Amino acid sequence: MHSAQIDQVRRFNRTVTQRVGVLHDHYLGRDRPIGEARLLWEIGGQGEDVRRLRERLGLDSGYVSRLLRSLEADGLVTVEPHPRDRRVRTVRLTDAGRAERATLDARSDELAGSLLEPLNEAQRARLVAAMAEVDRLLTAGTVTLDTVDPGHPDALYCLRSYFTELQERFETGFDPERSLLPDAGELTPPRGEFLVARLHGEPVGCAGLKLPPGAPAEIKRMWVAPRARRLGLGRRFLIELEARAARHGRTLLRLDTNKALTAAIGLYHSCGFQEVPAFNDEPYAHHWFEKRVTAPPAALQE
Amino acid sequence: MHSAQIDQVRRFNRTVTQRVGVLHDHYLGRDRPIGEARLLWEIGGQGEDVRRLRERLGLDSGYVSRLLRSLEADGLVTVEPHPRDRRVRTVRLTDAGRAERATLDARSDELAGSLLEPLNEAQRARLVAAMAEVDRLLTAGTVTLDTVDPGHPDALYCLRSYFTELQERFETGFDPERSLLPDAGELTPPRGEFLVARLHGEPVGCAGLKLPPGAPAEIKRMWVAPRARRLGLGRRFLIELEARAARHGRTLLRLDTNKALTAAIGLYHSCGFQEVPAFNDEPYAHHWFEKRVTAPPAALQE
DNA sequence: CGATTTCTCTGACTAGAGTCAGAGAATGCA
DNA sequence: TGCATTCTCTGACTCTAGTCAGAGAAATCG
Repeated sequence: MHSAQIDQVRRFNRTVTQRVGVLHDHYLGRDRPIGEARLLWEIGGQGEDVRRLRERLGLDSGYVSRLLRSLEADGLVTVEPHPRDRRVRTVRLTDAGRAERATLDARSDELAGSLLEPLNEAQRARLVAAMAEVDRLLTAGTVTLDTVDPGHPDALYCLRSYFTELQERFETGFDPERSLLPDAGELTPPRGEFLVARLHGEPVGCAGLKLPPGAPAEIKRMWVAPRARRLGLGRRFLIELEARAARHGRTLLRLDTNKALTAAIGLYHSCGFQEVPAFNDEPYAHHWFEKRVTAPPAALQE
Repeated sequence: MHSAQIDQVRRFNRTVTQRVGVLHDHYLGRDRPIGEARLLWEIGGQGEDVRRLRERLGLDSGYVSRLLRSLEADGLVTVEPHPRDRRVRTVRLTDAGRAERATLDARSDELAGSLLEPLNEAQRARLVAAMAEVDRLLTAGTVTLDTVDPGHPDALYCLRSYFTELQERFETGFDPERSLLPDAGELTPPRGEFLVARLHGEPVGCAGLKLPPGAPAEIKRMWVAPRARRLGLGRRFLIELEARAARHGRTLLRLDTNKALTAAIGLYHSCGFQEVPAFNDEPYAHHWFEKRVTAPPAALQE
């Protein structure tokens, strides 16, 4: 990390927090404390359980309760017990609450507009593009890769999404029964590993590593949620799995894929995988890849 | 302004304020309230008058006084009367204060580093580049163009800087006496106009428009401070002056320039100026430009 | 069925970040 | 010289944004 990079990041932080901060106070902190405004926003159109609000905003239960009393006193929300579990209480916006939320929304738009407003067309386009890039990369930096059991709810969510997507994208559809998929035991230590990527705690991708004794390691079930694409997550999975395979003493890593998954095929090429003849008879595979892996020298691990 | 742009800006605001905000609290709000930290930072290595601190941070005088008492009690600053005006008090960092400021500085670096840390080399480079672009364009959006009298201190500052720069950049040096410079009266209404660009209230550029009766309008003394370059300010000056010339009923706008000012020459070309034969005998000019101007249709003025 | 846990709420506090209204000293201006 | 102004400081407040320690109701577990 160069100090010129650090300096630029600091300049960015200063400019953005100043500019956005001032406007934020001006547009959004107008007639309601921002704690209340945030809560009002999070309740959403459908209503929400108090405990989930607390969780999402990371606030103390007493504090949330007090904020809700205040919103209730202003006639913006109603709080009633949850029908199935009467300990839990559900918050719902009243019509007045919905109107208030709509003005908050409009103010957010105004705030955004006021950043673009002084610029000409070309500058606006460049600013928005650069913001998208910053947004993407900062988000990418918060995605965590965790080893989990393939039976974990987050893993199951990813696998189900993965299968659904394969069914939609494969010309022939996809039937898990017909595929040479590993059973769960093959993706838990010592026979393998399973990784889940999470963004703000929500699962947004998975990848499995098979470590069959006496055979090359193999990547299975790699998937990235649509909303987490373009964050370099596929590449991160591959690098992580390569390192793990190497740590288990494997020198060859393999995978197979379907011709419909063009982005994945591009990724494999760009990550140094070589296309090779079929090494299995997976019915849904059209391409087979392999890569020699070695434990990276310590200096590059960082 | 498209709603897709607005949405992207809002997403950016959310991501950045969250990510940077959390880290900000973690790194900088550690052992000192951020009000004190900001003040400590603004005092700087040289010491500073209380009134200027107040001005720069936009704080209440009572509040600043209390913050200073607190910093003083911690042995971080000393406050003593200004030698020439004993109403004013000057704050100076003690050695302990300087040390504290250095740790704040280090923490800012850490904060910046922690944004880059989870990314790989290529991603870091892209993030930093995108941040620089956002920084530049947000800054550009806060630059104001104001009509001022050429005798105003900000105007004089710009003109002096302009002449100094010409002296350095012209092969032959530059002597204002030899040049066909307009006198100040030619740049005040009704014979002309003079604009100063300001960033956070500080002058960062100027441009003059001569409106000689019965002759084409002419641009003179256009200058942008080094720290405000690459913000599209030159183009903004030209557009603004074109509009003003048109509003005064002129249809032709002229200017001359020196061959050393290559960036300016590029700008004139790209803004639609055509190079023409010399229309004056300004000794320092090598290129002469003109452009037909018309009042822009209302739809484009926005 | 009783003990434990979960969920929400209330009351009592705290710290930070300011605001506002003078008071007192020094300086500037007519 | 005297009056107004400038500058800083103090005291007395306010509002946000929390935290912490229970209490009471409902649900769950063994």
